[in-house]
Amino acid sequence: MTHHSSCEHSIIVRVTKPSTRAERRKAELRQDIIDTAFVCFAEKGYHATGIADIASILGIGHGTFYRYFSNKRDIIDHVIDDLAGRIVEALGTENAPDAATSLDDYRAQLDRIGVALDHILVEDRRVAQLLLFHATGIDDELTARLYGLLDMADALTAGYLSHGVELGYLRADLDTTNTAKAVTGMLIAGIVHGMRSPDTTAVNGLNEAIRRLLIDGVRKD
Amino acid sequence: MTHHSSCEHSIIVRVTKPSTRAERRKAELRQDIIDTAFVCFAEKGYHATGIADIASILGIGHGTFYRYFSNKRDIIDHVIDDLAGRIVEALGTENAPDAATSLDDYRAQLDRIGVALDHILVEDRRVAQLLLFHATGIDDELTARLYGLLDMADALTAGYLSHGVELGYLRADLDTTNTAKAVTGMLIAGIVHGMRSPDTTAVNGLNEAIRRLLIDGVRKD
Amino acid sequence: MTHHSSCEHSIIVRVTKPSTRAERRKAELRQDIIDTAFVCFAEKGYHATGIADIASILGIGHGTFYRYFSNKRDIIDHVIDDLAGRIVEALGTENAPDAATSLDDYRAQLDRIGVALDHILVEDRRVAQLLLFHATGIDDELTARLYGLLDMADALTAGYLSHGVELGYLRADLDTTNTAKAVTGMLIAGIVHGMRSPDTTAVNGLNEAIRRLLIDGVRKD
Amino acid sequence: MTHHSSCEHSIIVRVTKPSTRAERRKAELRQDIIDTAFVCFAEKGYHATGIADIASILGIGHGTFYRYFSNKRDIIDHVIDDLAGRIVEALGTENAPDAATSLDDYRAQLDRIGVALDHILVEDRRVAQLLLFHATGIDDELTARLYGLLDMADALTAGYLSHGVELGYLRADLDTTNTAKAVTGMLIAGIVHGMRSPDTTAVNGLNEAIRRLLIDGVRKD
DNA sequence: CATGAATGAGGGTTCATTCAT
DNA sequence: AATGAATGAACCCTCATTCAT
Repeated sequence: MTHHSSCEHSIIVRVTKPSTRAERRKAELRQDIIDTAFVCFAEKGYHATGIADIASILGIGHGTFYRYFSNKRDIIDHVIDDLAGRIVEALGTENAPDAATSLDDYRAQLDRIGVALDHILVEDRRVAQLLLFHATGIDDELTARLYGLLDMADALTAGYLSHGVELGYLRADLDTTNTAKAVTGMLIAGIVHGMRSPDTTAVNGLNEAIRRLLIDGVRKD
Repeated sequence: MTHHSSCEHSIIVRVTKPSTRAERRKAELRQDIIDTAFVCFAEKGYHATGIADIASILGIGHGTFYRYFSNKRDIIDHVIDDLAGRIVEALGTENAPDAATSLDDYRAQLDRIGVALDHILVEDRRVAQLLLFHATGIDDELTARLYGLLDMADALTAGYLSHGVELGYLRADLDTTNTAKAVTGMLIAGIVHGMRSPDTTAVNGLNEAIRRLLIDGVRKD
Repeated sequence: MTHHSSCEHSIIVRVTKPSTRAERRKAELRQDIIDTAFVCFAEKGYHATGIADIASILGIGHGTFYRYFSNKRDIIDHVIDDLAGRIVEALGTENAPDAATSLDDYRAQLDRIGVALDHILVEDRRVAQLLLFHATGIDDELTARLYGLLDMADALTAGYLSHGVELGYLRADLDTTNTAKAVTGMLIAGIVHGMRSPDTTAVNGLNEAIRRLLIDGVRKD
Repeated sequence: MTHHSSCEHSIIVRVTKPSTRAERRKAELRQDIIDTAFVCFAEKGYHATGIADIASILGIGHGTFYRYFSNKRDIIDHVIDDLAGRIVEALGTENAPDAATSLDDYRAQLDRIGVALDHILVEDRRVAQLLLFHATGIDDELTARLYGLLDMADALTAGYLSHGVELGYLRADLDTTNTAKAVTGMLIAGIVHGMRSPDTTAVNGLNEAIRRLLIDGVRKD
């Protein structure tokens, strides 16, 4: 992904920006390493992936790896950062928590967010696989980083909820912070089940149940 | 085997535990190994834990480990099994999904379950730490086992919901299966946050939010 | 196995031969261990055979082994000794090197020896397998013992040859000692080929070739 | 052995060996490992030799070993192959089975072969020690390989015999195949005795006895 | 700058041997 | 006397990391 296809309108550029070119190549390889590491970590797990695996997939010497990253431990940080960036970017446009002005708008927004999450987390199962299965428990520091991502998601959700409360289409006594945590939990449950069975109807059923539960609860009337 | 069998007021005892002393000691050590492995895996992670670590904590030679378990891989299975047993047992008494006959009963039951889960999962943070962080991604087979635990939780929750629908205090059109998955997700979110900050009031706030969301949703009226 | 369940027609026997009986049992088990060790060593090799293997085949605790033999190294000595005894015994009756009084007698004697060797070495391939494959290279001391067996065979053969020279049906200038070594080499070659392919006609062909070569050489006339 | 011998008169050499210096060094180390493993296996035996032993003799880290050979099991294959190559090479020049045209030529040829075998097998006792003592019984596959070497020797000898029969200086009714096996047995006996006592006159006596037995047999006239 | 050869700490596992029961 | 639980030395092998080329 994101190979940026190394644009070779070479000659002219080379004259004007000689060093930049090398730098660009470095940055490209750096990104390639991150991408490949992501794939390996997600598919085989952090511990089962060797530096040599990553290097040989890229066709580079494994010593080269250490020119771009100082550690095996180092790169997973960058993989996670990269991932976080991608997720934020994917949510980007419609993440404005003040976009919805009615309960119906809200429902629609939830749908859009669901679709966006599906896109990065379920469609490419590897993202969730890495975040939920293989990045856990490596390190206290990395765990803290994952918690940070969770907090981000919680905060985002809380923003939506607060907005709904302000606009009056959500309960006034809503504990937005804690409810947001609960909602995030449901979303992650959806992602996990989506990972297991990529069956669309099953996923849709769960998504619908989540939306319904979120808005109406389970109570009878 | 069955040495001496040291005739003790035989009949009654023999029914419950016909084991000799040696056998009992073996079983005890076996359980001690499981317990210690649980602690190590939960605190340091599966990969960071060596057989020698477990053995030296117990004060036994590391060769002894292999008299009780055939593998490093072998023992985590038993640790997980042991854990699953403990969880089931802890839920045991109040897990009857037909105990509640009204919405208020239901609320009370939710509280009790929450308390029980808290007891094993939050109070001893290591249980959740192992299940959610360190047991993931070791192995496809183990992952399947974890999914099995999740399914169990989902099924249990679905049972409660179905019962509520039957008795009429829950929505008749409730998609119990999928809703159960969402609910389990919320519960796990609660566990995760409980792990992070063992602050009782924070935990209680989240628990309350979950209950409220579950029953009433977020909608205004 | 062989627990004999301690048959207690005790009193009488115990009075007359109290120690002898126990001693006999000990000797029996001792021999059983040797026999089983022989089978294991021959079939799996010395290094691949564990003390526990031998013990479990016999149905005894592997600690018991050490009451009869001080070492793993110790027992192979006894296995080899036992084997040497069996071989000597098998050759026993017709091994008188002065039995033959003519070249025809000699031929017949060679046949008989061949049959006897076949019986212990080829028919039970394990004997040769142990001696030629699995007992070699364990130890300098054991190697010396094997060389001793070889010397014995050489000496035996040399005896036959000397007798033939004395009686005048073998060349007067025969270097009996060295020729005996060569002959033993041929015999062992026969045993090795017999081990590989237990095909009778093939073995007979080789045996015939050996006899012919021995007596007439390869020269034309 | 064969160290350095570094780049001489490049151009011509480059044709035969286009290898870079690094490649040559790799090949050299590889061969050094084989040679050292040969020495260790021959002197201490396969099981008593640790990878660390080989590595420390060479002054390399034991991890380096695994860059050149995948297994402990792997290297003995290469040691044996190397040995087989050396033996074939040593026999190479005079192994033409059609070189002899008379019985006297044949005798001379036998002498030359004996000398060649002596050179590699007796002079360096370790070759025979490895092949006959330490390489046996490691593995069914390796045993098969050793049998292959034996077959090779048998076939070679059979070639000589057939040639002699064709030229008419050996018995027309000679069973060349089986006789060859017997002859190989004698040769190996000679090697074994040469290993034990490197006394030249003793070895010569045995060699002479073998030649005499081979050609004339033991019969009186 | 890229490479990959070299390294050795570290870990899992086996098994001969001992000894309390 | 028999047992088998316990032991730990020993060994094979992996792989992250370094550094000379």
